[in-house]
Amino acid sequence: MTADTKERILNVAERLFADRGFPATPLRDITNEAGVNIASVNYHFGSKEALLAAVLERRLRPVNARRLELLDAIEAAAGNGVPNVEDVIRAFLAPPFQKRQEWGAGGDNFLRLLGRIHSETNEEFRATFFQQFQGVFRRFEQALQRALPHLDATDIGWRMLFLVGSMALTMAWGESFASIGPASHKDPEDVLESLIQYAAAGMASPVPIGVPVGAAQTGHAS
Amino acid sequence: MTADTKERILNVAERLFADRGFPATPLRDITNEAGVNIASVNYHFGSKEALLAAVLERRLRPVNARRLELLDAIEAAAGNGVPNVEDVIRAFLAPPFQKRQEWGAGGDNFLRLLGRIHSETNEEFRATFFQQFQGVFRRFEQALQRALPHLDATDIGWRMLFLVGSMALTMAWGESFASIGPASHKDPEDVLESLIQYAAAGMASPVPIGVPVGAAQTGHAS
DNA sequence: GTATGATTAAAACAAGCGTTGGATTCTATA
DNA sequence: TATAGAATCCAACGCTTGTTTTAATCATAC
Repeated sequence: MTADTKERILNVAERLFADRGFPATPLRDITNEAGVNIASVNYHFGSKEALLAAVLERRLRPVNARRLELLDAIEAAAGNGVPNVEDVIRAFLAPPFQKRQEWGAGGDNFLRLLGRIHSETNEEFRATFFQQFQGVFRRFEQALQRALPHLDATDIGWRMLFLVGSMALTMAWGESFASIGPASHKDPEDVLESLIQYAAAGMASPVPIGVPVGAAQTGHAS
Repeated sequence: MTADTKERILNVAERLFADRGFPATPLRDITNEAGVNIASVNYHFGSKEALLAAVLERRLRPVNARRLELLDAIEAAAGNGVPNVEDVIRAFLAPPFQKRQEWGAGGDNFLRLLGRIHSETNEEFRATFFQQFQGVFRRFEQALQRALPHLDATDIGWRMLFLVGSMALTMAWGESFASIGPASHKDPEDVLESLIQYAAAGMASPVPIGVPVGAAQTGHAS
């Protein structure tokens, strides 16, 4: 019935979009695997694009809600004081990885998909995705500005971009990187801790002072 | 003539692949814009896939060569000592951004494309791309192991993944992030310095000790 | 000028693709 | 039970796509 049909489409779409990318995943592959008719996609979702948006939204909404919930708690605890950098970063990075545990196989698919989407340079995609993301990004930017008052807003913004990059690639590749061999094996919870530690250290690092002489020479030698 | 035809195809492909992604870029768009015939792609490159490989290789080869050159110099200077973490990271991160200056508009396109490709989860893509990349990755992994002898290889590997994530998203989004407004404007050289600083701090940060109690509680509450 | 191979062009193939319109079936309600 | 709306199905549309085949043109050497 209806709820089942939609759910099946969403689940299969999530996996195939994650594995192959949106443009390279024909709707017929999705519907064949979900055991539904091709016309169901347009009936229930309106278009292939809208299906992608629905796939993303059903997971991003609780993830972002959780992020904001955690951030609210941190800010409430800090009162007029300075929120802890690592706590803020944890509030941002932890929810997708923790929700993934909750969601089972779908969670893995979602992480891979979300990791890919972050690097999407196509304007249309970006507009859709960014819309769901930018409010949260701003909130965390502001919290980090409070946590790191010596950094200017530009530096915070860029460092958040770097942080999001780490998160995205870990989402996209983390599962397969971990399965290369024993040398790269690491429990998901440990991976998350490493990521948080790494990002917090980078975020809190001193601001570079100008362009070092070494780098200038390298540039000129090219 | 031949060299001109190939060059034009490569340049247009680079840009369109960067803007829209490989699967979403029809060959006819490339050839129309390059002013050549559709059959030229198969004649000169063999297939669409091979065109992508050629687009990537012509830029990655000098980038990776430069990386290894810089790393060799750092290791030679260090002799039996410990190479400097930031220097090693700079040797890895700087070449694509510096080559981009050299290459003009094509360099920007290439960065965007390379940034996207890093998040590609499709197995076929990854195999092709990874082949061109993994030797370099290994070399830098080893250099960082020397630079940070207290870290085990697994941690180094994961931190490199985080570092590559930051680099990739900066490549993919850096140009447009910088142009959002005055609040995010930053000279490309300063962005690179910030990225290096951020990554070096994260790379050299202490290893997290187990799973903190706070995170465990958060996980259970979900 | 001629022959040969390289390169480009034109036309087509075979398949795929998202969407659509109308028909049919299903479901809930009075 | 009848009805109306929801949901699914089927067939097709109109187009796009990477690749292929053959012909035409170009470039070079003799």
